Amino acid sequence: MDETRQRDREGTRRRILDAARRLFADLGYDQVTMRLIAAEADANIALINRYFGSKRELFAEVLAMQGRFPGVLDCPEEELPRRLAEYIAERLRSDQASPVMAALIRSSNCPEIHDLIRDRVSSAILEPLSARLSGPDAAFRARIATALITGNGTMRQLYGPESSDVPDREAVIARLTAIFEACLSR
Amino acid sequence: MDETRQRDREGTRRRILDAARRLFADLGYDQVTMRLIAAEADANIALINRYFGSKRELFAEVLAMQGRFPGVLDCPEEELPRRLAEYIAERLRSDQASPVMAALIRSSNCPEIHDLIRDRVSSAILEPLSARLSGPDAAFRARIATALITGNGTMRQLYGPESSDVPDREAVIARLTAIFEACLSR
DNA sequence: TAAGTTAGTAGACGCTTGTTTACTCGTCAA
DNA sequence: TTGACGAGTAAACAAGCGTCTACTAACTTA
Repeated sequence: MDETRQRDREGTRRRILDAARRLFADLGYDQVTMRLIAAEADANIALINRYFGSKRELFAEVLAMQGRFPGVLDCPEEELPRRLAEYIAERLRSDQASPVMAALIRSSNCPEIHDLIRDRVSSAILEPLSARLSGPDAAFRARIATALITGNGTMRQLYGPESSDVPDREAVIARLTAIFEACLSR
Repeated sequence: MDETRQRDREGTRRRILDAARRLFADLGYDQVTMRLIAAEADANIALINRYFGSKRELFAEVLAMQGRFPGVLDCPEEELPRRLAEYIAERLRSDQASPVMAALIRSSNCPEIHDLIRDRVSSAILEPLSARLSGPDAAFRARIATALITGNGTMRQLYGPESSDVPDREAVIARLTAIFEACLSR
Protein backbone atom coordinates (compact mmCIF):
# COMPACT_ATOMS: atom_id res chain seq x y z
CA MET A 1 0.00 0.00 0.00
CA ASP A 2 2.53 2.56 1.12
CA GLU A 3 5.27 0.92 -0.89
CA THR A 4 6.93 3.05 -3.46
CA ARG A 5 6.92 1.78 -6.98
CA GLN A 6 9.41 1.96 -9.80
CA ARG A 7 8.50 4.49 -12.43
CA ASP A 8 8.32 2.64 -15.73
CA ARG A 9 5.97 4.16 -18.25
CA GLU A 10 6.55 1.68 -21.04
CA GLY A 11 6.49 -1.29 -18.71
CA THR A 12 3.27 -0.24 -17.06
CA ARG A 13 1.68 0.46 -20.41
CA ARG A 14 2.61 -2.99 -21.61
CA ARG A 15 1.37 -4.68 -18.44
CA ILE A 16 -1.98 -2.99 -18.87
CA LEU A 17 -2.17 -3.97 -22.52
CA ASP A 18 -1.29 -7.59 -21.75
CA ALA A 19 -3.80 -7.82 -18.94
CA ALA A 20 -6.47 -6.31 -21.15
CA ARG A 21 -5.74 -8.74 -23.95
CA ARG A 22 -6.05 -11.72 -21.62
CA LEU A 23 -9.17 -10.50 -19.90
CA PHE A 24 -11.01 -9.39 -23.02
CA ALA A 25 -10.33 -12.78 -24.58
CA ASP A 26 -11.47 -14.66 -21.49
CA LEU A 27 -14.49 -12.61 -20.49
CA GLY A 28 -15.53 -10.30 -23.32
CA TYR A 29 -15.69 -6.54 -23.40
CA ASP A 30 -18.46 -5.75 -20.99
CA GLN A 31 -17.58 -8.37 -18.40
CA VAL A 32 -14.18 -6.79 -18.02
CA THR A 33 -14.06 -3.77 -15.72
CA MET A 34 -11.42 -1.10 -15.55
CA ARG A 35 -10.73 -2.13 -11.97
CA LEU A 36 -10.23 -5.72 -13.02
CA ILE A 37 -7.72 -4.71 -15.67
CA ALA A 38 -5.92 -2.51 -13.19
CA ALA A 39 -5.74 -5.31 -10.64
CA GLU A 40 -4.56 -7.87 -13.18
CA ALA A 41 -1.91 -5.48 -14.48
CA ASP A 42 -0.98 -4.45 -10.95
CA ALA A 43 -1.38 -0.82 -11.95
CA ASN A 44 -3.48 2.09 -10.83
CA ILE A 45 -6.83 2.39 -12.53
CA ALA A 46 -6.29 6.00 -13.52
CA LEU A 47 -3.27 5.02 -15.57
CA ILE A 48 -5.41 3.07 -17.99
CA ASN A 49 -7.17 6.13 -19.25
CA ARG A 50 -4.01 8.16 -18.99
CA TYR A 51 -2.26 5.83 -21.42
CA PHE A 52 -5.15 4.69 -23.60
CA GLY A 53 -7.81 7.36 -23.33
CA SER A 54 -10.79 5.14 -22.57
CA LYS A 55 -11.86 1.54 -22.23
CA ARG A 56 -13.06 1.53 -25.81
CA GLU A 57 -9.76 2.84 -27.12
CA LEU A 58 -7.91 0.26 -25.06
CA PHE A 59 -10.01 -2.46 -26.65
CA ALA A 60 -9.27 -1.04 -30.08
CA GLU A 61 -5.57 -1.15 -29.34
CA VAL A 62 -5.84 -4.76 -28.18
CA LEU A 63 -7.45 -5.63 -31.50
CA ALA A 64 -4.84 -3.68 -33.44
CA MET A 65 -2.08 -5.43 -31.53
CA GLN A 66 -2.89 -8.80 -33.04
CA GLY A 67 -1.94 -9.81 -36.53
CA ARG A 68 -4.62 -10.77 -38.96
CA PHE A 69 -6.32 -14.13 -38.95
CA PRO A 70 -3.34 -16.37 -38.30
CA GLY A 71 -1.53 -17.22 -41.50
CA VAL A 72 -4.32 -19.65 -42.27
CA LEU A 73 -5.48 -17.68 -45.28
CA ASP A 74 -2.08 -17.35 -46.87
CA CYS A 75 -2.30 -20.23 -49.28
CA PRO A 76 -3.63 -21.05 -52.73
CA GLU A 77 -7.38 -21.27 -53.03
CA GLU A 78 -7.50 -25.05 -53.32
CA GLU A 79 -5.75 -25.49 -49.97
CA LEU A 80 -8.09 -23.17 -48.08
CA PRO A 81 -10.59 -25.81 -46.94
CA ARG A 82 -7.90 -28.02 -45.48
CA ARG A 83 -6.14 -25.11 -43.78
CA LEU A 84 -9.34 -23.82 -42.25
CA ALA A 85 -10.25 -27.34 -41.14
CA GLU A 86 -6.93 -27.76 -39.39
CA TYR A 87 -7.38 -24.43 -37.70
CA ILE A 88 -10.83 -25.32 -36.37
CA ALA A 89 -9.72 -28.78 -35.32
CA GLU A 90 -6.92 -27.23 -33.31
CA ARG A 91 -9.32 -24.80 -31.65
CA LEU A 92 -11.71 -27.62 -30.85
CA ARG A 93 -9.23 -29.41 -28.70
CA SER A 94 -6.89 -26.74 -27.44
CA ASP A 95 -7.38 -25.31 -24.01
CA GLN A 96 -7.23 -21.75 -25.21
CA ALA A 97 -9.07 -20.33 -28.13
CA SER A 98 -7.60 -17.65 -30.33
CA PRO A 99 -7.50 -14.52 -28.16
CA VAL A 100 -8.79 -12.16 -30.82
CA MET A 101 -11.47 -14.51 -31.94
CA ALA A 102 -12.58 -15.09 -28.40
CA ALA A 103 -12.67 -11.37 -27.71
CA LEU A 104 -14.68 -10.80 -30.87
CA ILE A 105 -17.24 -13.46 -30.14
CA ARG A 106 -17.65 -12.64 -26.50
CA SER A 107 -18.01 -8.95 -27.23
CA SER A 108 -20.16 -9.05 -30.33
CA ASN A 109 -23.26 -7.91 -28.54
CA CYS A 110 -21.83 -4.79 -26.95
CA PRO A 111 -23.15 -1.83 -28.97
CA GLU A 112 -20.38 0.49 -27.85
CA ILE A 113 -17.78 -1.46 -29.81
CA HIS A 114 -20.01 -2.99 -32.45
CA ASP A 115 -18.22 -1.12 -35.22
CA LEU A 116 -14.80 -2.20 -33.97
CA ILE A 117 -15.87 -5.82 -33.96
CA ARG A 118 -17.44 -5.67 -37.37
CA ASP A 119 -14.47 -3.93 -38.94
CA ARG A 120 -12.12 -6.43 -37.40
CA VAL A 121 -14.06 -9.45 -38.62
CA SER A 122 -14.21 -7.85 -42.05
CA SER A 123 -10.55 -7.02 -42.34
CA ALA A 124 -9.18 -10.12 -40.63
CA ILE A 125 -11.36 -12.84 -42.10
CA LEU A 126 -14.20 -11.90 -44.37
CA GLU A 127 -12.42 -9.69 -46.88
CA PRO A 128 -9.17 -11.63 -47.25
CA LEU A 129 -11.11 -14.86 -47.55
CA SER A 130 -13.51 -13.40 -50.05
CA ALA A 131 -10.66 -11.90 -52.07
CA ARG A 132 -9.04 -15.32 -52.38
CA LEU A 133 -12.11 -16.97 -53.82
CA SER A 134 -12.62 -17.18 -57.57
CA GLY A 135 -15.99 -17.54 -59.19
CA PRO A 136 -19.36 -15.95 -58.43
CA ASP A 137 -20.81 -15.05 -55.04
CA ALA A 138 -17.42 -14.97 -53.36
CA ALA A 139 -18.70 -12.65 -50.63
CA PHE A 140 -21.59 -14.94 -49.83
CA ARG A 141 -19.44 -18.06 -49.74
CA ALA A 142 -16.94 -16.30 -47.49
CA ARG A 143 -19.75 -15.23 -45.20
CA ILE A 144 -20.93 -18.79 -44.68
CA ALA A 145 -17.42 -20.01 -43.95
CA THR A 146 -16.97 -17.17 -41.49
CA ALA A 147 -20.26 -18.11 -39.86
CA LEU A 148 -18.91 -21.59 -39.33
CA ILE A 149 -15.76 -20.22 -37.73
CA THR A 150 -17.53 -17.82 -35.39
CA GLY A 151 -20.22 -20.39 -34.63
CA ASN A 152 -17.55 -22.82 -33.56
CA GLY A 153 -16.30 -20.14 -31.18
CA THR A 154 -19.77 -19.65 -29.76
CA MET A 155 -20.27 -23.38 -29.21
CA ARG A 156 -16.88 -23.56 -27.58
CA GLN A 157 -17.85 -20.72 -25.31
CA LEU A 158 -21.07 -22.48 -24.35
CA TYR A 159 -19.79 -26.01 -23.93
CA GLY A 160 -16.05 -25.69 -23.55
CA PRO A 161 -13.58 -27.62 -25.66
CA GLU A 162 -14.38 -31.16 -26.65
CA SER A 163 -17.72 -31.39 -24.86
CA SER A 164 -18.93 -34.33 -26.89
CA ASP A 165 -16.61 -37.21 -27.47
CA VAL A 166 -14.77 -36.03 -30.53
CA PRO A 167 -13.50 -38.56 -33.05
CA ASP A 168 -9.79 -38.76 -33.75
CA ARG A 169 -8.04 -35.78 -35.21
CA GLU A 170 -7.80 -37.10 -38.74
CA ALA A 171 -11.51 -37.80 -38.95
CA VAL A 172 -12.30 -34.35 -37.62
CA ILE A 173 -10.08 -32.69 -40.17
CA ALA A 174 -11.46 -34.78 -42.98
CA ARG A 175 -15.03 -33.84 -42.14
CA LEU A 176 -14.28 -30.18 -41.63
CA THR A 177 -12.38 -30.07 -44.91
CA ALA A 178 -15.39 -31.47 -46.71
CA ILE A 179 -17.61 -28.88 -45.05
CA PHE A 180 -15.38 -25.96 -45.99
CA GLU A 181 -15.17 -27.29 -49.52
CA ALA A 182 -18.95 -27.22 -49.66
CA CYS A 183 -18.83 -23.65 -48.37
CA LEU A 184 -16.12 -22.31 -50.63
CA SER A 185 -16.34 -24.27 -53.88
CA ARG A 186 -17.47 -22.26 -56.89
CA MET B 1 -49.19 10.19 -14.21
CA ASP B 2 -52.03 10.65 -11.80
CA GLU B 3 -54.36 8.64 -13.98
CA THR B 4 -55.88 5.62 -12.40
CA ARG B 5 -55.22 2.34 -14.11
CA GLN B 6 -57.31 -0.74 -14.62
CA ARG B 7 -56.37 -3.57 -12.30
CA ASP B 8 -55.58 -6.53 -14.55
CA ARG B 9 -53.08 -8.96 -13.14
CA GLU B 10 -53.06 -11.41 -16.03
CA GLY B 11 -53.03 -8.70 -18.65
CA THR B 12 -50.15 -6.86 -17.06
CA ARG B 13 -48.22 -10.06 -16.64
CA ARG B 14 -48.65 -10.86 -20.30
CA ARG B 15 -47.67 -7.35 -21.42
CA ILE B 16 -44.47 -7.66 -19.43
CA LEU B 17 -43.73 -11.09 -20.85
CA ASP B 18 -44.34 -9.91 -24.42
CA ALA B 19 -42.20 -6.84 -23.99
CA ALA B 20 -39.43 -8.94 -22.49
CA ARG B 21 -39.56 -11.42 -25.34
CA ARG B 22 -39.25 -8.67 -27.94
CA LEU B 23 -36.51 -6.81 -26.15
CA PHE B 24 -34.40 -9.83 -25.25
CA ALA B 25 -34.53 -10.96 -28.86
CA ASP B 26 -33.60 -7.53 -30.19
CA LEU B 27 -30.95 -6.52 -27.69
CA GLY B 28 -29.82 -9.50 -25.65
CA TYR B 29 -30.03 -10.08 -21.94
CA ASP B 30 -27.66 -7.53 -20.55
CA GLN B 31 -28.60 -4.70 -22.89
CA VAL B 32 -32.17 -4.92 -21.67
CA THR B 33 -32.85 -3.10 -18.43
CA MET B 34 -35.75 -3.59 -16.09
CA ARG B 35 -36.78 0.00 -16.72
CA LEU B 36 -36.79 -0.61 -20.47
CA ILE B 37 -39.03 -3.62 -20.07
CA ALA B 38 -41.35 -1.68 -17.78
CA ALA B 39 -41.58 1.19 -20.25
CA GLU B 40 -42.17 -1.11 -23.23
CA ALA B 41 -44.86 -3.00 -21.32
CA ASP B 42 -46.33 0.22 -19.95
CA ALA B 43 -46.15 -1.23 -16.47
CA ASN B 44 -44.49 -0.31 -13.23
CA ILE B 45 -40.99 -1.65 -12.77
CA ALA B 46 -41.77 -3.17 -9.38
CA LEU B 47 -44.39 -5.38 -10.97
CA ILE B 48 -41.79 -7.26 -12.97
CA ASN B 49 -40.18 -8.73 -9.91
CA ARG B 50 -43.54 -9.10 -8.22
CA TYR B 51 -44.72 -11.37 -11.02
CA PHE B 52 -41.50 -13.03 -12.11
CA GLY B 53 -39.18 -12.86 -9.15
CA SER B 54 -36.11 -11.49 -10.90
CA LYS B 55 -34.74 -10.52 -14.27
CA ARG B 56 -33.12 -13.90 -14.61
CA GLU B 57 -36.34 -15.75 -13.88
CA LEU B 58 -38.16 -13.54 -16.36
CA PHE B 59 -35.62 -14.50 -19.01
CA ALA B 60 -36.05 -18.16 -18.15
CA GLU B 61 -39.78 -17.82 -18.58
CA VAL B 62 -39.31 -16.14 -21.95
CA LEU B 63 -37.20 -19.09 -23.06
CA ALA B 64 -39.72 -21.58 -21.72
CA MET B 65 -42.51 -19.74 -23.54
CA GLN B 66 -41.16 -20.63 -26.95
CA GLY B 67 -41.57 -24.01 -28.54
CA ARG B 68 -38.52 -25.93 -29.51
CA PHE B 69 -36.49 -25.27 -32.61
CA PRO B 70 -39.28 -24.67 -35.11
CA GLY B 71 -40.49 -27.93 -36.58
CA VAL B 72 -37.38 -27.99 -38.73
CA LEU B 73 -36.08 -31.10 -37.06
CA ASP B 74 -39.30 -33.10 -37.37
CA CYS B 75 -38.45 -35.01 -40.50
CA PRO B 76 -36.59 -38.14 -41.58
CA GLU B 77 -32.84 -37.99 -41.35
CA GLU B 78 -32.26 -37.71 -45.08
CA GLU B 79 -34.36 -34.56 -45.31
CA LEU B 80 -32.57 -32.77 -42.49
CA PRO B 81 -29.94 -30.98 -44.61
CA ARG B 82 -32.55 -29.52 -46.94
CA ARG B 83 -34.82 -28.46 -44.08
CA LEU B 84 -32.00 -26.78 -42.21
CA ALA B 85 -30.84 -25.09 -45.41
CA GLU B 86 -34.31 -23.67 -46.01
CA TYR B 87 -34.45 -22.45 -42.45
CA ILE B 88 -31.11 -20.63 -42.72
CA ALA B 89 -31.95 -19.23 -46.13
CA GLU B 90 -35.13 -17.78 -44.70
CA ARG B 91 -33.28 -16.24 -41.77
CA LEU B 92 -30.68 -14.78 -44.11
CA ARG B 93 -33.22 -12.67 -45.92
CA SER B 94 -35.96 -12.09 -43.41
CA ASP B 95 -36.09 -8.87 -41.49
CA GLN B 96 -36.46 -10.60 -38.18
CA ALA B 97 -34.45 -13.48 -36.92
CA SER B 98 -35.93 -16.18 -34.77
CA PRO B 99 -36.66 -14.52 -31.42
CA VAL B 100 -35.29 -17.33 -29.29
CA MET B 101 -32.24 -17.81 -31.43
CA ALA B 102 -31.55 -14.10 -31.40
CA ALA B 103 -31.94 -13.97 -27.64
CA LEU B 104 -29.62 -16.92 -27.24
CA ILE B 105 -26.88 -15.53 -29.43
CA ARG B 106 -27.05 -12.02 -28.12
CA SER B 107 -26.98 -13.23 -24.54
CA SER B 108 -24.46 -16.03 -24.78
CA ASN B 109 -21.74 -14.09 -23.02
CA CYS B 110 -23.70 -13.13 -19.93
CA PRO B 111 -22.45 -15.40 -17.14
CA GLU B 112 -25.56 -14.93 -15.03
CA ILE B 113 -27.65 -16.88 -17.52
CA HIS B 114 -24.97 -19.02 -19.10
CA ASP B 115 -26.58 -22.20 -17.85
CA LEU B 116 -30.00 -21.21 -19.14
CA ILE B 117 -28.57 -20.54 -22.59
CA ARG B 118 -26.60 -23.76 -22.69
CA ASP B 119 -29.51 -25.87 -21.56
CA ARG B 120 -31.77 -24.27 -24.10
CA VAL B 121 -29.38 -24.81 -26.99
CA SER B 122 -28.95 -28.38 -25.85
CA SER B 123 -32.62 -29.20 -25.53
CA ALA B 124 -33.86 -27.23 -28.52
CA ILE B 125 -31.23 -28.02 -31.12
CA LEU B 126 -28.24 -30.08 -30.15
CA GLU B 127 -29.92 -33.06 -28.52
CA PRO B 128 -32.87 -33.51 -30.88
CA LEU B 129 -30.57 -33.12 -33.85
CA SER B 130 -28.04 -35.53 -32.45
CA ALA B 131 -30.75 -38.04 -31.61
CA ARG B 132 -31.93 -38.03 -35.20
CA LEU B 133 -28.54 -38.87 -36.63
CA SER B 134 -27.53 -42.45 -37.26
CA GLY B 135 -23.97 -43.64 -37.39
CA PRO B 136 -20.92 -42.73 -35.31
CA ASP B 137 -20.03 -39.38 -33.80
CA ALA B 138 -23.59 -38.12 -33.93
CA ALA B 139 -22.94 -35.62 -31.15
CA PHE B 140 -19.94 -34.19 -32.91
CA ARG B 141 -21.73 -33.88 -36.24
CA ALA B 142 -24.66 -32.20 -34.54
CA ARG B 143 -22.31 -29.79 -32.84
CA ILE B 144 -20.82 -28.64 -36.12
CA ALA B 145 -24.24 -28.14 -37.66
CA THR B 146 -25.31 -26.16 -34.61
CA ALA B 147 -22.16 -24.06 -34.90
CA LEU B 148 -23.20 -23.18 -38.43
CA ILE B 149 -26.65 -22.16 -37.26
CA THR B 150 -25.47 -20.01 -34.38
CA GLY B 151 -22.62 -18.59 -36.44
CA ASN B 152 -25.11 -17.48 -39.03
CA GLY B 153 -26.94 -15.66 -36.26
CA THR B 154 -23.75 -13.95 -35.15
CA MET B 155 -22.92 -12.82 -38.66
CA ARG B 156 -26.43 -11.56 -39.06
CA GLN B 157 -26.09 -9.62 -35.85
CA LEU B 158 -22.84 -8.08 -37.05
CA TYR B 159 -23.76 -7.28 -40.62
CA GLY B 160 -27.52 -7.38 -40.73
CA PRO B 161 -29.51 -9.44 -43.20
CA GLU B 162 -28.16 -9.84 -46.70
CA SER B 163 -25.10 -7.66 -46.29
CA SER B 164 -23.32 -9.13 -49.27
CA ASP B 165 -25.23 -9.52 -52.49
CA VAL B 166 -26.80 -12.90 -51.94
CA PRO B 167 -27.44 -15.14 -54.92
CA ASP B 168 -30.98 -16.22 -55.71
CA ARG B 169 -32.86 -18.28 -53.18
CA GLU B 170 -32.50 -21.57 -55.02
CA ALA B 171 -28.74 -21.27 -55.25
CA VAL B 172 -28.50 -20.37 -51.58
CA ILE B 173 -30.56 -23.37 -50.56
CA ALA B 174 -28.59 -25.68 -52.82
CA ARG B 175 -25.29 -24.60 -51.33
CA LEU B 176 -26.51 -24.71 -47.75
CA THR B 177 -27.97 -28.15 -48.32
CA ALA B 178 -24.62 -29.39 -49.54
CA ILE B 179 -22.93 -27.89 -46.50
CA PHE B 180 -25.33 -29.48 -44.05
CA GLU B 181 -24.94 -32.78 -45.84
CA ALA B 182 -21.22 -32.52 -45.30
CA CYS B 183 -21.89 -31.78 -41.64
CA LEU B 184 -24.43 -34.49 -40.98
CA SER B 185 -23.58 -37.41 -43.29
CA ARG B 186 -22.29 -40.51 -41.54
C1' DT C 1 21.16 21.81 -5.16
C1' DA C 2 16.73 23.78 -6.95
C1' DA C 3 13.01 23.66 -10.24
C1' DG C 4 10.20 21.29 -13.44
C1' DT C 5 8.22 17.26 -15.38
C1' DT C 6 5.58 13.30 -14.99
C1' DA C 7 4.57 8.32 -13.31
C1' DG C 8 1.85 6.77 -9.87
C1' DT C 9 -1.89 7.14 -6.20
C1' DA C 10 -6.30 7.74 -3.58
C1' DG C 11 -10.63 8.95 -3.72
C1' DA C 12 -14.63 10.97 -5.30
C1' DC C 13 -17.85 12.08 -9.25
C1' DG C 14 -22.14 11.24 -11.73
C1' DC C 15 -24.66 7.71 -13.53
C1' DT C 16 -26.95 3.19 -14.19
C1' DT C 17 -28.08 -1.21 -12.61
C1' DG C 18 -31.42 -4.80 -10.29
C1' DT C 19 -34.01 -4.88 -6.38
C1' DT C 20 -36.92 -3.51 -2.45
C1' DT C 21 -39.77 -0.76 0.55
C1' DA C 22 -43.67 2.02 1.92
C1' DC C 23 -47.64 3.52 0.30
C1' DT C 24 -52.32 4.47 -2.46
C1' DC C 25 -56.48 2.93 -3.79
C1' DG C 26 -59.72 0.00 -6.62
C1' DT C 27 -62.25 -4.27 -5.82
C1' DC C 28 -65.04 -7.50 -3.55
C1' DA C 29 -66.76 -10.49 0.30
C1' DA C 30 -69.08 -10.23 4.80
C1' DT D 1 -71.05 -0.01 4.81
C1' DT D 2 -66.89 -1.83 6.32
C1' DG D 3 -62.74 -4.24 6.26
C1' DA D 4 -59.33 -7.12 4.05
C1' DC D 5 -56.86 -8.15 -0.05
C1' DG D 6 -53.92 -7.11 -3.59
C1' DA D 7 -52.77 -4.51 -8.13
C1' DG D 8 -50.34 -0.57 -9.00
C1' DT D 9 -47.17 3.36 -7.82
C1' DA D 10 -43.17 6.35 -6.49
C1' DA D 11 -39.06 6.58 -4.44
C1' DA D 12 -35.16 4.95 -2.51
C1' DC D 13 -31.55 1.30 -1.79
C1' DA D 14 -26.83 -0.60 -2.24
C1' DA D 15 -23.66 -1.85 -5.51
C1' DG D 16 -21.13 -1.35 -9.58
C1' DC D 17 -19.67 1.14 -13.62
C1' DG D 18 -16.27 4.41 -16.47
C1' DT D 19 -14.14 8.53 -15.73
C1' DC D 20 -11.80 12.41 -13.64
C1' DT D 21 -9.43 15.44 -10.27
C1' DA D 22 -6.17 16.66 -6.79
C1' DC D 23 -2.25 15.14 -4.97
C1' DT D 24 2.48 12.70 -3.87
C1' DA D 25 6.89 11.64 -5.00
C1' DA D 26 10.50 10.02 -8.14
C1' DC D 27 13.25 11.27 -11.80
C1' DT D 28 15.51 14.73 -15.05
C1' DT D 29 17.54 18.94 -16.16
C1' DA D 30 19.70 23.30 -15.44
